[in-house]
Amino acid sequence: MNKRVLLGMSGGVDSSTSAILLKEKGYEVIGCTMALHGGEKQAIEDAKKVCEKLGIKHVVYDLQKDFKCMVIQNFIREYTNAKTPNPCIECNKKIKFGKFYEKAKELGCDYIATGHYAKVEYSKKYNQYVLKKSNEEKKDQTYFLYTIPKEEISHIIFPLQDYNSKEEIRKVAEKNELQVANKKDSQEVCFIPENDYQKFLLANMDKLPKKGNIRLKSGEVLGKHNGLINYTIGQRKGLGVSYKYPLYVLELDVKNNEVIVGKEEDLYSNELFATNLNWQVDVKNNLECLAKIRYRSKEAKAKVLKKENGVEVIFETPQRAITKGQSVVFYDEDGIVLGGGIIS
RNA sequence: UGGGCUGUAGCCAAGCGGUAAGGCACCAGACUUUGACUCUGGCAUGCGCUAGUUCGAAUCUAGCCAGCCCAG
Repeated sequence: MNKRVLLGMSGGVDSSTSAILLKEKGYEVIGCTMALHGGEKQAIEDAKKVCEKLGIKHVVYDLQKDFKCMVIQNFIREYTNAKTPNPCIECNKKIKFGKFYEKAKELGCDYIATGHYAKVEYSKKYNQYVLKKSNEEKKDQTYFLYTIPKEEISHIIFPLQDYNSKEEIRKVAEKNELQVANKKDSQEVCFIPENDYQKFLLANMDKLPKKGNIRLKSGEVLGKHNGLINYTIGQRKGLGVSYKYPLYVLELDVKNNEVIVGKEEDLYSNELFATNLNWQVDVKNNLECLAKIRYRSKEAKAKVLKKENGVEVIFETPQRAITKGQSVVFYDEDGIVLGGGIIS
């Protein structure tokens, strides 16, 4: 009997093409669109059409409650604590590779699949299945996937993993006459309307953020801020204060409700502490690896020292704007994901 | 009141007789499955006001206005 796969379908090019590829390989595919924030009408419709065309089953999985309490509330809580969360990390952890995986087991599936740009491989080096960076380096999404439990990896298929570029994938979609072939890439936080996260936070927070000072390290007050939630480390735009040189947010002082700003060069630091760790392979203490501190930044050589409630990461060269709430992800020299955690 | 200094975009600021640098802020795009960062483009027919000198004035001259400082 064919192996059964539950494929997460967003109605976009990537997941739709994944459906084709899985089917071609002979899997029994069930397409599944998750309802997360209530704005998926189009997504469901598009995914359904693709499934009809391919002759595979499609289901809608309503996870709105879970999404709200696991992802959105976490997002709000983090901002309230002057952190800068990455909701996609949380969503992948709790929803896409959490709830969704459970659903797959419930439906008797052997695997789950998604349209992520990442690879699953059996590694001889580690004697286990591992996550590895995509050939399409620009689109690689392994950064978002470090929270996947080690045991789950062998049950995951990323059908796009053999392709080298998004263009190739679009071509496959075109060849199969999928309507979504030229759909625009998705971006920004899915559950926030108009991409205005400040507005979203204001509408969803219990208490209003308090105004406070914007000041230089030296103490000189330059202006007022409208609440710490509107700022993040390394931010330059929207400060509303002018100075001789560009000012960047260096620190959010929760205790005094102040935004500390300064020169760009003061953003660099070569160490951080991370908690909420997940390791996808067993690593030794005092690990030397490549660490990535945000989705769009290059990984950098670092040493990872295990501590009681987290890890200390020391970089060979200083990193710019290390931000609490973002994740640090560790890779080996082959691009295999070792693990990661949240910067605290 | 006398003496001195200053007045260039929302802010800071260059220019010192040849036709308004730059930075900050702001706006618009690009990039982007987070927030940022970054990149590209836009942003003073006008230099406190009014006269004058000059082929030509933000630049020189005079008067006025405003602000700051020192003296009384």
